[in-house]
Amino acid sequence: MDFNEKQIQIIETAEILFAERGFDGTSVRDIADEAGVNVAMISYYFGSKEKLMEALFELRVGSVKSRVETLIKDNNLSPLEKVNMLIDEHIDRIMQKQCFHKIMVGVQVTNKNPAILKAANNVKIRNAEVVTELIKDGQKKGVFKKKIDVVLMMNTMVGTVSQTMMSQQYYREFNKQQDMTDGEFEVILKRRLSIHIKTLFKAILTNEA
Amino acid sequence: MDFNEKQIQIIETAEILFAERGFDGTSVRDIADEAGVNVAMISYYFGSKEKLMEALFELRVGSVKSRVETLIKDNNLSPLEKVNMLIDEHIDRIMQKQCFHKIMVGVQVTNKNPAILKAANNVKIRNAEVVTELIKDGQKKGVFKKKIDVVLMMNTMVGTVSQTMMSQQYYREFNKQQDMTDGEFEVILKRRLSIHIKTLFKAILTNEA
DNA sequence: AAATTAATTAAACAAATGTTTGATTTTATT
DNA sequence: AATAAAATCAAACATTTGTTTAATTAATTT
Repeated sequence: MDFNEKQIQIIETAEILFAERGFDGTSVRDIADEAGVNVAMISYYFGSKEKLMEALFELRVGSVKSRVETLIKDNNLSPLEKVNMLIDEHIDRIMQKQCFHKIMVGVQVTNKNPAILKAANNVKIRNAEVVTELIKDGQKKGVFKKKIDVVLMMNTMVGTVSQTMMSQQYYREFNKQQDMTDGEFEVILKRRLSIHIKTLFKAILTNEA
Repeated sequence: MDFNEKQIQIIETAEILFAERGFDGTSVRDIADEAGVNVAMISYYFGSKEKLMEALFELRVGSVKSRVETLIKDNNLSPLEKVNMLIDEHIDRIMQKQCFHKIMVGVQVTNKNPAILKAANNVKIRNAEVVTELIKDGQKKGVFKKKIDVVLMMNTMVGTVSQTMMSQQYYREFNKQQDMTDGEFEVILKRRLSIHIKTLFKAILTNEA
């Protein structure tokens, strides 16, 4: 399914509102008003509010054939380099689509719609498989430790990024960086996050200090 | 404010429903039915649904004078031992109050009620101050590194635990531990989480491998 | 240009929402 | 035992909810 301009306009307004008010906290009239269309257009184009949410997921994760899966096969890169790229890839994706990520968190907590829950889980499972493969390769080459809990490791990456994104306002205050522009701060934040998580992963994966 | 039996009964039912359906996804009738009381009792006791939520927060974080703050002052413990206790304390608290934690996550995402948001933030700020103090002490004693990003470190702890709790079902499947009882699995999970995060913190804080 | 399809609209719909009312029962106090 | 206060209830309240209808306008096709 591909969406026309008006549909995308509606989906993207819904994305913003769902992110900051939650699915149940957002009425179809809120969305229609904000998008500048008639309320009936939502039923007309998507069938229901629930299906609008599904359309949002289709738009955001449907096409993602994950750049990660391709870069994994690059033989010029060492396992550790690949892991590091994975980390940066993840940070970029979350920071670029913050609204959608918030919605994903909401879905994970209050799991109502099974179709959406499945879509969210699929991404996770596919990701875990790719990473497991990557880890095994590193172990075979002798650069990674033998005993590694892949899920906990991934939880640390996902959890740290999520937690940091969700409370970046607080991070900014704590480090007294109010004077920066939003763009400047985001660059700094992403770099620090990247270094931080790479350090953690090195500790998990390798034997060096 | 202290609550009578019936009030606590209502609050705890609300906690469960808010956790699994979200605040806006739960109606006062849902709560009343589940708690076995008349709908009017919620307005009667709490004034409104919103204030019921505030009462829940009062019950759950109002009294917490945080065992952490006291253990910090114990001079028989090394800084690293204290950090490790902090980690276990956190894991225990989240795993014991999973429902409330889910609600906290929801509040953090869709920040509507300012009173509740403030309550949630206060816990975080107080925690960060205590930890910063603890880190400084370790640095003074020469056991911790000089440059440490306390906020990112805390985000890793909070984020990893949160992510792991939220997807423990998935963790269980991935590691093929369906045969265990819930209790057994939780013990294992907590122990692994503890070891995992302590390893990470050691890497962040100290210079050893 | 006529006919057909698509897009848009205001209004209406029933169901669900949070809250209040006013009466009744239960409990506590005098 | 009489009185006052607290607790409980079914019913009603006004909004808000997601969705549909039926009519009108715009765009496309024949």
